[in-house]
Amino acid sequence: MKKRVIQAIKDELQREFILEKPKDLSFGHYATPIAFSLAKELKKSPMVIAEELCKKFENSVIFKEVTSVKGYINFRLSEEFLNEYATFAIMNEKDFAKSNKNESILLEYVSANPTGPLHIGHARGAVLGDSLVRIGNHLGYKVVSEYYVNDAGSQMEMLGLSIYLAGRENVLHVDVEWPEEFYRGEYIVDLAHEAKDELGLAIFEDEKNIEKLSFWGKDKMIELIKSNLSAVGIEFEQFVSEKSLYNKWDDSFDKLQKSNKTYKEAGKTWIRSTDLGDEKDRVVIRDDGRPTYLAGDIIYHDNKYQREYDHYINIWGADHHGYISRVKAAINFLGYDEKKLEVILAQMVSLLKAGEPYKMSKRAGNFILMSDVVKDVGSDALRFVFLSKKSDTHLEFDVDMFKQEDSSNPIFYINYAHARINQVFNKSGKTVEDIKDVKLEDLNDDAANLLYSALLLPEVLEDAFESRQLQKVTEYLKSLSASLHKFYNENRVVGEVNEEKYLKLFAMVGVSIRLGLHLIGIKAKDKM
RNA sequence: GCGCUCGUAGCUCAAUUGGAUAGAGCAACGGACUUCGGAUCCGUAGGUUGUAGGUUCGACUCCUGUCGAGCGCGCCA
Repeated sequence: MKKRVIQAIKDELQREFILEKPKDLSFGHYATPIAFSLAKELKKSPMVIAEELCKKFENSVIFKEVTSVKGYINFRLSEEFLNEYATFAIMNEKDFAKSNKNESILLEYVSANPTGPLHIGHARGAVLGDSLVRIGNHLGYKVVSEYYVNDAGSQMEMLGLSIYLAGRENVLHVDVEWPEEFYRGEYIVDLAHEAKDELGLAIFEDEKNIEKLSFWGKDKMIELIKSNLSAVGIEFEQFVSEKSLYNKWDDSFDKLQKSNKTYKEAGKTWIRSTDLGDEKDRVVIRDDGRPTYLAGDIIYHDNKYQREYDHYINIWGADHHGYISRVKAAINFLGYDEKKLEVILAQMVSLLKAGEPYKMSKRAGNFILMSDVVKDVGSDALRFVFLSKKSDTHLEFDVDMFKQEDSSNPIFYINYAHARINQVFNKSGKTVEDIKDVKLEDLNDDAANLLYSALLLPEVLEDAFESRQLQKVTEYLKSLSASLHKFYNENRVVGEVNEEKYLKLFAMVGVSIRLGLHLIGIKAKDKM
């Protein structure tokens, strides 16, 4: 819809302009402040310019009315135009709001270490990433989701050791001492019992088995993480193992060296990341010859870029923000365009329960499992609330609030609007097929505004996706639902003169609510 | 100390990315049930956008200072 409006205006004005939505719908559907920027150039007042420009649209097909107010030019769409869009959307729900963005995107997210279950802090990035995948693909981008599995390094050893110790303590009932940095928490004890069943009791009797336990535990943890994710409707297309990449280190290192941005000092190999704004140069090979963690990320991003996507997105926890500049520097040194990589930071989440703050440490046993919250409040509410806030703001909420089934729970409010639409159709005894050809014309202001709101979904999705700010989608769904509830309270439908028109209007609202929810991973309810 | 992110109604958050009178929900108070579901709707109240400057036709948005909060500052991952 917006595209055709832009084209129509461009045809007349013959120049670039900003198109926005007026604060108040009574001004019109779209507006442009172009007269302000032309004022200097033409040495005339914005109001005069706006008046003149309005005249150009007198014979427009898609605009019913073009007016100037205080220098703004306001456009009102014609009913034929809006009706045409609504009819298409109702009859082709799956194709509504589709677009043809021809860009491939590799989206890496979650990538939590396979050393334990996902906790609530992971949920934010997970929900954001998955929704970006859904919306992006609907808009025609080719978005591929990927999980980077950190299955190398000392943490794997630590996992093996932790299971081993837990087994000695809880299965063999031997006294053990727990070093501070070991993984604790019940899942480790559960794992130890499982290991006993699958691998036999003897596994805990010899320290030589620790490595075996670590491999075994890693696979178990990946399974666990996958099931945590699937409980909120998330599935990854690809998993990439860090460990499996290390045999490519020589290739990546060769590329790095060609950049002349590496040097040796004190027996270590460094990259000159300060040349690209990093705080300090970084070691990539230790003096004992072992590559650092950064080396793993260098190989991984080399690997990503070799797969030749148009764009790369990483969603990281905000505590990794200091890492961005060194990775970008490395990508540049590998000979790639680091600007193709975009890092989205998901800020910390603080959970409250009865005013009591939870601390989210993975090592202490004191973290909140994502699966517990899902069990408690449901996937839909979790997804909706996490998407409702900009990802870069600190989010705080009380778990108890999710449990309420009234308008304080937005997902409930939206579902209710959707269910109402369904209910009205049931009462009328009519189907979508019966009303699809009705013309939406001579509508009162409330109906016309509701129709227009429902047709905004495509541009909301595009805007939200392109700015990576999915709270725009949840805001939109809340506001569309509010409009529906308001309209419902003020206008009767069944048995009235306008019944068929309003049914079609409701059907359109239903399409946008249903599709909007679907694209953030929530299934709309037909009945409460 | 340095860096990143943030600061908007009592609380949780929006604000078309520099545009028209800064908006929702919760909490408070007052209204609407001969009803297509009142799980809803309407109204009242609540603001010097942390603070001081600057940039311009125009600033919550951009720049500088300052105060406050969170995070980061291994050759851990």
